[in-house]
Amino acid sequence: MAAKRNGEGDKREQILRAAATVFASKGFFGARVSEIAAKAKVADGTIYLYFKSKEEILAALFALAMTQFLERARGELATLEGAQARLERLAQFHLEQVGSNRDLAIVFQVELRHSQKFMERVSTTILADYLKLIQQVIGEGQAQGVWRKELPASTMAKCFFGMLDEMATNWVLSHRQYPLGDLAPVVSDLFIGGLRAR
Amino acid sequence: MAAKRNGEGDKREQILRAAATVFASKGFFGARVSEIAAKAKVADGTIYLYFKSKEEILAALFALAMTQFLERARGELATLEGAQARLERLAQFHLEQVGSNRDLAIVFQVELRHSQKFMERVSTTILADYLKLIQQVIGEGQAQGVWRKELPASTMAKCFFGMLDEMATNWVLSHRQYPLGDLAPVVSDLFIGGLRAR
Amino acid sequence: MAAKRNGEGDKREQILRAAATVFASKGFFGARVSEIAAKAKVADGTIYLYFKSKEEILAALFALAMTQFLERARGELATLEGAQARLERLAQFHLEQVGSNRDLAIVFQVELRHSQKFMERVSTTILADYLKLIQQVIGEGQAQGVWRKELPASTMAKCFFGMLDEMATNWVLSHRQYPLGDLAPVVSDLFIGGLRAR
Amino acid sequence: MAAKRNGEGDKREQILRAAATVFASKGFFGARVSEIAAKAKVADGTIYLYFKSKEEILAALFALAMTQFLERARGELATLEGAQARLERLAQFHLEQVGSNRDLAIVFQVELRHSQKFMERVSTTILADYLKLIQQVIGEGQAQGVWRKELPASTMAKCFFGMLDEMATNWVLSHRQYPLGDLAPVVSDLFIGGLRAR
DNA sequence: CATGAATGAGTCTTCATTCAT
DNA sequence: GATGAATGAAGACTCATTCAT
Repeated sequence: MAAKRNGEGDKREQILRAAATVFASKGFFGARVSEIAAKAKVADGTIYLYFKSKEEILAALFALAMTQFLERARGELATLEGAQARLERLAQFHLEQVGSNRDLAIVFQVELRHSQKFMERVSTTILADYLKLIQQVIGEGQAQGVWRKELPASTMAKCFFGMLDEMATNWVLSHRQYPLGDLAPVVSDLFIGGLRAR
Repeated sequence: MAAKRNGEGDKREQILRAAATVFASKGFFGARVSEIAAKAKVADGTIYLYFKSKEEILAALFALAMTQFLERARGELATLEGAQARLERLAQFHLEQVGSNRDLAIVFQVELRHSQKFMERVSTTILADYLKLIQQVIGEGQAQGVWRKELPASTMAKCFFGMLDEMATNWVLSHRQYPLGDLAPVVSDLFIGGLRAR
Repeated sequence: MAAKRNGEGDKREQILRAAATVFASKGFFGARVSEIAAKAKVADGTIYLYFKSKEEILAALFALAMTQFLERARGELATLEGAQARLERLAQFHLEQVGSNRDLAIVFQVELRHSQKFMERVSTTILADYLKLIQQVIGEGQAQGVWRKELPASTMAKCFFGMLDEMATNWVLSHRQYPLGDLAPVVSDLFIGGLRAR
Repeated sequence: MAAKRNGEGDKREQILRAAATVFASKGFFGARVSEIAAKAKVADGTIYLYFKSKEEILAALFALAMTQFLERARGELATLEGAQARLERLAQFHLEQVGSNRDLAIVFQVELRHSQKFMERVSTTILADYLKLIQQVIGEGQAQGVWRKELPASTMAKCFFGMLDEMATNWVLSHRQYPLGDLAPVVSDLFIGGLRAR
């Protein structure tokens, strides 16, 4: 009577998980919907009960992962005092997260950027929230008087993100398998302290 | 006098120019070879006399632009003294170049990243040279004792590139049309001086 | 007292009514079973408790409407004397019926004819009965000596039907909304009296 | 040198011929584009160099056949004197034409009517020209005073067409293979002389 | 009886690439 | 070298139908 509850409950999630793997290994355009379906153990048509199109799967994947990421990032910051500690934690968290799931990382660092249309969509939604979060932390430090106020916080936030993003992309494209999180202190240090010796 | 050979002879260039436009507006996967051919005013088949495949066109486009970019970047640096001046010039030049041809910028910031395979190819070739150039400049400053030595120059080079690249991507995706080059001093200043007030 | 059983019990009819509308507006191939189900306010699967297939719905629709039509046509004729009066009444009734339900008319004049297989099925069943009815009336007139006997009654019956059918099809396809029944006297007059002036 | 001129010159026609056969035997919706291609001995893709879509093939088939039909019908009438002779010839020609190519006949009598949208397209184009031609002949007879003027020529033209069309449809659906043209005199006689004995 | 989530077979169409001229 | 007509492989998506509940 309580039968058939084995793998369902979330076909949608099964599909997303499968999609992450397939997108990562084949790329968005190289990925076949039927392959995603097979890997998710559902019929091809079932995909379309949960997603309007192949593109929507990618979008949903992004939205889901990014939402979780942001949520957890906020959680991480909640327990910390001080702008510097928080920025350092952000770098650590960002790189650890990306480094914790290579498939998803590939999707995020490479596949998600496959078209201007898609990138715009990405930039203007949750990514924008993430940038705002960084900017907030920077703003905090500025307010506390420990960080420079001459430069616009929004541009600096983008710079910080750019550094992390480049580390992530390099890691994804590199064949050596170093722990991505290890770079976090370097990035924080450089970003906060600057290049100049003193 | 090697007269009037322009227009012909340069079919290869015509094709590349056309490709830049089409890739920029439609994306790599959205671009049709026949559209590139039409815009270049050659027959579809002619494309294949100059390029092995559609993907090769993109690769060639990248190689050409990147080679020119590197060459000119080196030229820019040649006349300058001092690591800081050179790094600042690099930032300026990078952003000005990207900002000077929106089509090419779209191709570089978005389309070129459409697949892991392609990005790897990109990273390990000319992009690597560019990073080396940055790294060199940083190394110089380190040798001169004006810049910190605790952090690895290669990672810092990537961070610098990451900042510039993020500025460029933001500009491409933004609909406001600010002059991208204006951000160069901000980036240099932040990168060199760091976030910390002193 | 066999009370209130309307609304339920008549799922079959609900479905047929819904099907008439959907077939009429989308065509047989354009119609979606799920749309018929939605319009009939039953689940998709329920359709298959009443009909074996989508095609069977169309067949049933035809059978039902045609049976009612024939029955009523026979009723109309029952009260009349004289072949001419009966033939005139037939024309009037045919066109009025078609003209009274545009959805059903579209189904009959257009959708029902979507395939040879289906048309054969239609022709050899109830439509054949209708032609026989016409033929009977013509045979009557021939027996009474008022109508020509040189021409075969069956062919003439088809000609009569062809005229009416063409009027009906024209009306369905026309966007002007004239009362179709008004054409009945013209058709009867022409069919009986012929084109020739006398 | 004069090679490869074997079957080409008209791939378009090859395709149309193949389409007529396939549409006739499978119906429009049952017909597979790849089957048409195979029968026309061209690649699937080649179809789309000549026609925008499967539907366009049907439309083209209709347009071609109907244009030829009309042209020849006009030719037939050109040599004749007298409205009656011309009307009789029209009936003869119509039925002979339909009867001369069963595949095309099936397409015309059945498949072409598969959707309201398509039928409207058919009715308002060349079919309208054909009706006008019939109407003209009838108008002639009216002007000559040999035919009744009380009834509108346009309605009578439709009636005439309706008779012929019904004969054609019956023939297509019938499995007996009588010569369709033999019915022409019956139809003409009935249409002109009417049902009434005199 | 009724449901509606799941199925998966089935096909039109696109487009990079080739090759006879 | 140049052409562009022809190729044909390949795949996203739809939807009639089923069946476990």
